Amino acid sequence: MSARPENIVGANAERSRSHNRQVVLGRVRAAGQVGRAEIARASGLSTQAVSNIIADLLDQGMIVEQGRRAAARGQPPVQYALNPAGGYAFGVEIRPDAVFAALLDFAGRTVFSERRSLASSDRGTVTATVLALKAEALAAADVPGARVLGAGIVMPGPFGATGIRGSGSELTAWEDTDPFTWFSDALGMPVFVENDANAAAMAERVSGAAAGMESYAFIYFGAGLGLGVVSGGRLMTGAFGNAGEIGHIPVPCGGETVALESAVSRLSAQRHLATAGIDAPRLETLAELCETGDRALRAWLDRAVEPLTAAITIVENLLDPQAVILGGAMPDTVLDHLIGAVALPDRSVANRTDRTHPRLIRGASGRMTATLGAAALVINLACTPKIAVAH
Amino acid sequence: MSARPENIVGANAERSRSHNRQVVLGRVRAAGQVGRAEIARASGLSTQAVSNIIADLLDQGMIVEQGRRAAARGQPPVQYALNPAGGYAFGVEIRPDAVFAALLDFAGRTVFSERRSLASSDRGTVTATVLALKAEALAAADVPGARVLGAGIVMPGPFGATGIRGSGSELTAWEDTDPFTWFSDALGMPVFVENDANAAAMAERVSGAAAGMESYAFIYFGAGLGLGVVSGGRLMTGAFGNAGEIGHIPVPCGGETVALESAVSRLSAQRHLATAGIDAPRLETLAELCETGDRALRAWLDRAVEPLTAAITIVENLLDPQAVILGGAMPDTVLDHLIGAVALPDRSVANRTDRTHPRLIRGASGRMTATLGAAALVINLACTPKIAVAH
DNA sequence: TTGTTCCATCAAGTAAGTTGAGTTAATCGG
DNA sequence: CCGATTAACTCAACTTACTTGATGGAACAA
Repeated sequence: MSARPENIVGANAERSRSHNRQVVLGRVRAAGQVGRAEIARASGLSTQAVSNIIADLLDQGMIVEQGRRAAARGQPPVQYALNPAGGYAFGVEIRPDAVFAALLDFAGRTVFSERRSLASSDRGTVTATVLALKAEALAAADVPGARVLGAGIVMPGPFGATGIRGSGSELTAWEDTDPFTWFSDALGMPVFVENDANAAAMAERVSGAAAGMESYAFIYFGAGLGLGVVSGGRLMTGAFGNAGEIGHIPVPCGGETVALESAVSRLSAQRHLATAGIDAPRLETLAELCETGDRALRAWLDRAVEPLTAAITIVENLLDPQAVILGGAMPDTVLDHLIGAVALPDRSVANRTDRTHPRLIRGASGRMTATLGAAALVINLACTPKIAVAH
Repeated sequence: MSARPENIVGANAERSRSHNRQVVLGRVRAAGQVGRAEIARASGLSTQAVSNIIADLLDQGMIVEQGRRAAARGQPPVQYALNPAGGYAFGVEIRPDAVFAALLDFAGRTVFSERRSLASSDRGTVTATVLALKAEALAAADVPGARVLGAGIVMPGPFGATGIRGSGSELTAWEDTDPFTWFSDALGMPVFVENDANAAAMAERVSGAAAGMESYAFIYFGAGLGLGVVSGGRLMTGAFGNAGEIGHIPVPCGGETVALESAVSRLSAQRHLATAGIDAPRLETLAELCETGDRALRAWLDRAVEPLTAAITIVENLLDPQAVILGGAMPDTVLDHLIGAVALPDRSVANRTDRTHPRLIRGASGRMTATLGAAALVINLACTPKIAVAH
C-alpha cells in the first residue's frame, strides 16, 4: 500500500515535466541503452523535448552517455544508459525481532546490506535502529545523502483492522501509527510502505527475473505465503492495500481443502520437519536437507505440490500474467524442486503459443529478498510514471 | 482487452488538455453535482483552469448548469452535472447465434436495446447486423451520430491462441481477425473490445451497484462464469487480455475438487435440471423454478454454495476489493439466494471495521448485462483519465 | 451595516512541448 | 571516390494550456 489515498489529479506544466522525465528514465532503463530519437518514437514526444530532458538528466547525473552506436544508415545515435551512481534507494524491512536494511544503486545493485537484532519492536527502538542503519549505509557505500531518492519500508501486513490477526508477525506497538507519515518525518525523504510480498515482487522487476516484464505475479515465501501482483509496471495493492493474501485461499491438499500456507510455506515445512524430530530454524538447514534428499522434507515437498499447483492455476486464470515467479525466504533448491514438480494444466489461458517467458520462473531467494524489494520500490517509481496511455 | 498494446507516453499540452477534461468529467460524474472550486481542490488544478474547462464542456453540451447551491458561508457555487444527452455510447455483444445492441446516454441510462438473431456468425453477416442495429438505435433514440462517443464490443474470450478451446462459444470465423481494427473501420468511431465479464463489471460502475467504487470484483454469470476486476477505476485485463477466467479455477465441491464453472454457472444449473428431467433453456424458466422452490434447482443451489464461497474467498484475498458483486445472465432471485447462502469467513482481509460497502452485493442481472457493459466501457473511459497520481 | 468568506472572472505571465529549417555524420550506389 | 540518401541532432521561434494576482460579486454573521 502506498499509505496515501491515490487521487486522480489534473495535469499542468510542472507535473508534465516530472512525468516526462520518468517516462524517459523508464525507457532508458527498459532498453538498457538507447538513443534520443528512439525514445522520442517510443514515448510520443518530439525529439526536441527528449533532447532537453536528456540534457537535464545528464546534468543531474541520472544517466550517462555511452558513445555512438552505428545501426543502419544515417547518423548513428548517441546512446544513453542509467548512471548506477545517479541515485540510490534505501530499503528497510521491519520484523518483530530484527530490522534489515539495504542500499541499492540506480542499476539495482546492492551496495550495502545489514541485519540488526531488535531488543524491542516499539517505535522508538525501531526508528533509532533504522536511522542508525541509514547513516551506516551511506557511510559504508560513500553515498551523499542527497543522492538517495527515497526509502522503501517493508512491514508485515495486513494493513488496518482486518479479520486476520494473531499470526504472530504483527508489530502490535505500531498499530496506531501511520508508518508512511512516521518514516517520512523520521527519514526526511520520500517513503513507500508495502508488505513483504509486494516489495519482493518489485525487486524482480528492478534487478531480477521480471526484468522487462510489465505484468507478472510473484509468489513470496516468507514465514507464510504472499503474492505480489504487478500490472502495467505498477503494484496492484487492492482497495485497502491488502491484495495478495494468497496464504489464506482454500486449495486442495490430499483429498481435503486447506488454507494454502498451511501446506506451502516455510512455517509449514518447519512444522512438518518438527514432527519428524528435525529442527530447521534456518534457511541453511533447509537447503542442506534438500540437498541430502531428506525424507521428511521430501514428503513435505510432495505434499506441497498439489496445493501449490492449484494456487498457481488460480493466479494464472485470474490475473493472466506474463509469468508467475516463485521466490522469497526459501533455498533455491527447494524452489527449483517445486517448480520442477508443478505440472500446470494445458487447459489454461496461460498456455499460449506466443509466450515470451516460461509460465513459472524462480526469482530471487533468501532472507533479504523483501528488503531489497523495499529499495526496489523507490527505484521503480523513479522510472515509472503514473500514466499509461494507449499508444 | 483493449486490443491495442498500452504504451507509456509522454505528456504534452494536447494530451494534458484531454486528460484534464476527463478528470473534470470524472469528478462531475463521481459527485453527481459539483461546483468549480470543489473540482479545483479535488483535482489539484487552479480554479481558472477548471473554469475554462467547464466552459468548454458546457459549450460541447457534455455538462449542464444546475443553479447555485448555498452551502456554508461565501458565495454559493454554481453546480454542474453531466448532461445525459451530452454523449451516447453504443454497446454490442456478439454471440455465435445472435447480436445484442444497446445505446446508453451519458448518465448510463438505456435509451435503446435490441436482440437480432444471426443466420451465420461470419464476419460479413455480423458486421452488417451491427451496422443495421447502430442505424436503428440512432433513429429510434433520435441521437445524431456525432453525439456517439464510441462503441464497446463484447466478444467471447479468451483472446488469442490459448489452451482453452472448444467451449463452444467461440466465433471461429473471427479467429484471424483483429476485432478492434475491424470494427473501428466498420463503425467509424472509437472502439473498445472486451469479454463479457469485464464489460459487465464496467456496467456496474457506470450505472449500478459499483457507483462510486474504484476497486471491485464482478463475478459474471454467462454460459460459464467470468470475473471482471476493476482496480483504480480501470479494468485489469492481464498481460494478454484474458484476466478473470475464474470459471477454470479449482475449488472444493462436496469433497472433491472441480472447476468452478462446472458447479457454478447457468450451464451447470441447466445440466443439473436436465438430469431431473427439467428443460430450462431460458432465464425466465430458472426464475420460475426458483420462485416455486423447485427441488432440483434447490439441490443445485445448495451444491453451488461451497465452491462459490471458495471462489469469493479467493477473490477477496487476492484482490482486496471494496466489494464483490454477483451479476449477469441469472435471475435476481437465484443471485439473491446465493448471496444469502454464502457465508464468508471472518478470518479474511476483507473483514474490516471500516468497510463502506457489504462484502457481497448483487449487481445487474439479465441477458443484457454484458451488452450494457459494452456501452459502459465507452462512458467510463470518457470520464476516466489514464493517470492516477498520488495526491 | 460592515466584515468575512468563498466563488468566480479578467488579464497578464510562464513553463514545457512543438514546429520547421538547417547541420552533422553515417551508409549506399554508381 | 563522391554525390545521394538517410537519420540524428540543434537552434530559434511558436503554440498551448495552465498559473498567478488583482478585482468584483454573493451569501452569511455579528
